[in-house]
Order: sequence, then structure tokens, then C-alpha cells
Amino acid sequence: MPELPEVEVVRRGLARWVSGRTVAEVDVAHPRAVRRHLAGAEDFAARLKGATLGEAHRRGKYLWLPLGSVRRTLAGPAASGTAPRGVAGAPSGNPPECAPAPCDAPHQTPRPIRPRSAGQTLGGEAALLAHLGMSGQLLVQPHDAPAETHLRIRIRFDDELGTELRFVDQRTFGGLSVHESTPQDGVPVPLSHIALDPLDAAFDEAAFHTALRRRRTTVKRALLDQSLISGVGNIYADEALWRTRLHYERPTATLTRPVTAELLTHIREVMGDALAAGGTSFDSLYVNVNGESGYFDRSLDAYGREGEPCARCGTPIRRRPWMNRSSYYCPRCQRPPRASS
DNA sequence: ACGTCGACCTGTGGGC
DNA sequence: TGCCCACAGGTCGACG
Repeated sequence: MPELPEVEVVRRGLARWVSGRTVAEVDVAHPRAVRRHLAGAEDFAARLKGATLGEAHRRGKYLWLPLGSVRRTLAGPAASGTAPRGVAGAPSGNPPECAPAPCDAPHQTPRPIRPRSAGQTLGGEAALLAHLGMSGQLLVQPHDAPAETHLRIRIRFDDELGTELRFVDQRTFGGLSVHESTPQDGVPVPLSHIALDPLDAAFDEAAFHTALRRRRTTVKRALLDQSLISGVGNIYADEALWRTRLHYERPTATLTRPVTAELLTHIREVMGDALAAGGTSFDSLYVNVNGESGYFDRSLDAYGREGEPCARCGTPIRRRPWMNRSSYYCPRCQRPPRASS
């Protein structure tokens, strides 16, 4: 159940082990894994083949890597067979560089216009987009590693590193696809309605508060609404609400500016804590490009702790069915709003 | 336009 | 022992 911190760990893994490598072969083992690529699996593979994967970006729970191309994208007179290898991509035989920023540098929304490096193909910018859904993993594995039970997509590279990228997903809620990016901000088109996430330096706190006040909904629904704020899932929503002492059914229209600010602070803190726990071992090769490291030993105060004493007041934590899932809260610290049941 | 809710998936675990 | 169902939950499209 990757939320933002887990996805960020994956992004760092991709930046370290995948960025800069050129795709040689793509094998789609399960069509549902590319269902967001409307042109189908064959087109998905064709779009990737020959492309060099660029910097790893993240917004909320989405990941993407811009596609450059060492060779010409269209078959020209000199395109087949004679295109030089390793001109603009990673030098073959060497570990891919993590340039230009350190892999674990705080992510930023990409600059509006990135300078093209020599050899990159002109034309519409495209990107490989990934969402892990509920159970998705991106693994960097040796070629000869046995296929995982739920291996959906395999991407091989044209270098000599001996590893490939695998998308493994038990429940198939996640998937990969290739999309054009908007020229304005370089973000893949399907993400245009996805709000910035709270760890993004450009996140607009005042605008978020204004939007909350305008909505006629409750605070937890708003936290899970990707068009208002992205990256928050059921787990961190409950945790942040617990830290802020807010009941999940509190109408957003009643939130004051200081409360919104405190809520955001707690969202960032709980995500930061999880990232610190999950990011500690991501750089061990092959294993931890999967978003799971650190996940299970995260310390949670509310989520999943039904019946256990609240860490603040000792009152047993409650679980309530909510929107076909669950909400965990302390009935004493997080009083329900007066007017609602 | 905005808010709500069910469908999509599959493995696990508890209850009978 | 075996079967059934609740549950996990992010996203999108349908509906009001």
C-alpha cells in the first residue's frame, strides 16, 4: 500500500539504478498492467524501445521518467543499424549516473523548460508514467532472477549491467503507460488534474486553505482528493488527523487557517518520519527499489490500532467503516463535529 | 460544476 | 477441513 513516502523511496531507487539507461526490449506479460496506455501493449513497447529513460520524477503517488532518444525516433536513412551507442545516454559498461542531482536530493517539480542535451530527439516530450496502485513494485533484478509470481512487465536495457526493470503487481491496480507531457510544466498529461503534494516546494498552502473552505465536504475526503492535495492515502490521513486532533468528519468549511497549517505540518511530519524509516536502506542493490523497505516498521499512532490505547490519553482507538474502508481515531482526542452524527 | 459512491483486483485470515 | 466473506485501498467513471 504505497503512499507518498514509499513512492519517494522507489523514485530514488529509479534515479540510482534506471535513469540514463536505454530500453532494448519490453515484455508485457499482463495487459491490465498497461491499461492506461490506451493504444495497447504493442504500442507501449514500441514507444519505449530505443528510448533513454531520464530523470525520475514524482508527484504524489505518481512516478515518471521522461523519454529521450539516443537514436532518431523515426526510421531515417541513418537510423537503422548505424546509430552510435551511448552517445547521449549512459556510457555502456558503466553504472548509470544519477546526474545532475544527487539521487536523494529533495524532489522538485521539473523546471518548465529543461535544456535538451545533445542527441535528444526533438518533438513532443513523452514520459514513462508509473503508478504502483495498491500492491505494485518496481524491481531492478538480474536478468536470470526467477520470474516473480505477479510479474507484469519486464524492461530490458541495451547496456551490459546485467539487470532489468520489472513491474510486479499482485492486485493489478497499478500500471505503466507512456504519455506526452505538457509543454508548460513538463508533467505527463494525465497528471494535469493532480495537485502538488505537500512535500513539493511549490505547494501553495494559502490556496489549499481557500479550496478547503470553499468545499462542502469533510476533511478526510478532502485529504484523499488528489485534485486538492496529492500523495495522502488512508494511512497518513488517519495519522495526520490524529496528530492534529481532528475528527475525520469535520467539515472543511469550518477549518481555520491555523488548523489547516497545523494539519499540513503534521502531514509533512508523518510523511517525513516514514521516509526516514523507509529510506535508510534503499540503496542496497536490487532489493529495495520496491517501496516496501521500512513500510512495516513504521510506527503508527492510529491506523490499524483498533482497541489499543491512544498514545496521548489512553482511550482505546476506534475503527469505523468509512467509504468502503476504515477510519481509525481516538474518540476522546478527536471529537466528532457537533452538527453531524 | 461539484460531490458521492461503486467497480476494479487478488490474497489473506477469521468465523462457522 | 473447507468454504465464504470481509477486508485491504487508489483511481476513475457514472450518477445525482
